[in-house]
Amino acid sequence: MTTADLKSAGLKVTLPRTKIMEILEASDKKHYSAEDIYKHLISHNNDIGLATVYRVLAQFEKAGLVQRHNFEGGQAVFELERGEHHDHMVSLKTGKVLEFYDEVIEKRQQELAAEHGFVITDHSMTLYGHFEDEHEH
Amino acid sequence: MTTADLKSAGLKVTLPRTKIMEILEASDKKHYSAEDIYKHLISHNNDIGLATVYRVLAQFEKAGLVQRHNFEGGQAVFELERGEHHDHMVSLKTGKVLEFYDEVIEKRQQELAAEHGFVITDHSMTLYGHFEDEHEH
DNA sequence: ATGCCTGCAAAGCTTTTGCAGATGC
DNA sequence: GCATCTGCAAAAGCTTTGCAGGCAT
Repeated sequence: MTTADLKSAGLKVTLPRTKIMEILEASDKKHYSAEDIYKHLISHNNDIGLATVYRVLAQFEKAGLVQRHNFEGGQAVFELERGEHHDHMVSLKTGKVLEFYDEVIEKRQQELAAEHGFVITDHSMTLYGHFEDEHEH
Repeated sequence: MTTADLKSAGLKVTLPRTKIMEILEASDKKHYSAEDIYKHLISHNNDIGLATVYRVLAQFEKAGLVQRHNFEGGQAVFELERGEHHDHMVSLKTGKVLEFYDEVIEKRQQELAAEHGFVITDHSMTLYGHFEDEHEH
């Protein structure tokens, strides 16, 4: 994701947009709520408004640069679109997110949709639970 | 779902609870938002507050009598727990919901979770799109 | 009788929007 | 220079909560 992506989406290259882009590209964490990003920006001395964070994320989503996930728990989380579809396992204990992809499931989804005359434009599959190595709070 | 279910959940048998129970049991529609239920009650001359609807639904959920789904679009929807797990196809055009169940997918989910040391307590799988016989607005 | 319930209104949270000034191109 | 963008504050939408009176048992 580069400034060129912004331009081709008709978006001007501004500080808030590039900063948010950088955060989403960080390799340590991949799923951020708008609030997460806002706090990250503030703690790094980038005085960017929360409203701007929401606006930028919505624009990025519209441009296909990020994906929005509505996991349980109220806040939506955003993730960089890397072109590789995947689903999620979300720990309800720690919030940890693991991505996975399974050919068998993807294929069955298409088959089942076809059987019911349904055209899939999008899908979400999220497993909630916890990892075996996570201990009780 | 009967008044006995309410009692064993430690809930008193009251008018709001039985009315909401009846609505959820209606065979024509299975997925209701709190607002849907509220409007239904009002239009049938049951002056029950929206807050009560939310409270009752939360209690039913806690008692395992209903399931809450967070589909796209802000509002949560509630569905009677009939003991048969299933997933959903949701039309983004009409809001129509189709339930389905697939053994292959369920099995793969368990296998994948096991591979990653993950214990599933719950999962949601929702396909978004539209049905072939639905026409453009 | 008493403890659980309900309605109303108010508050809480996340997200969106209006507006005036600031900034990218 | 001009359109787009941003920050702030206000508003909006969904859901929860406090409280005083009402109801089930």
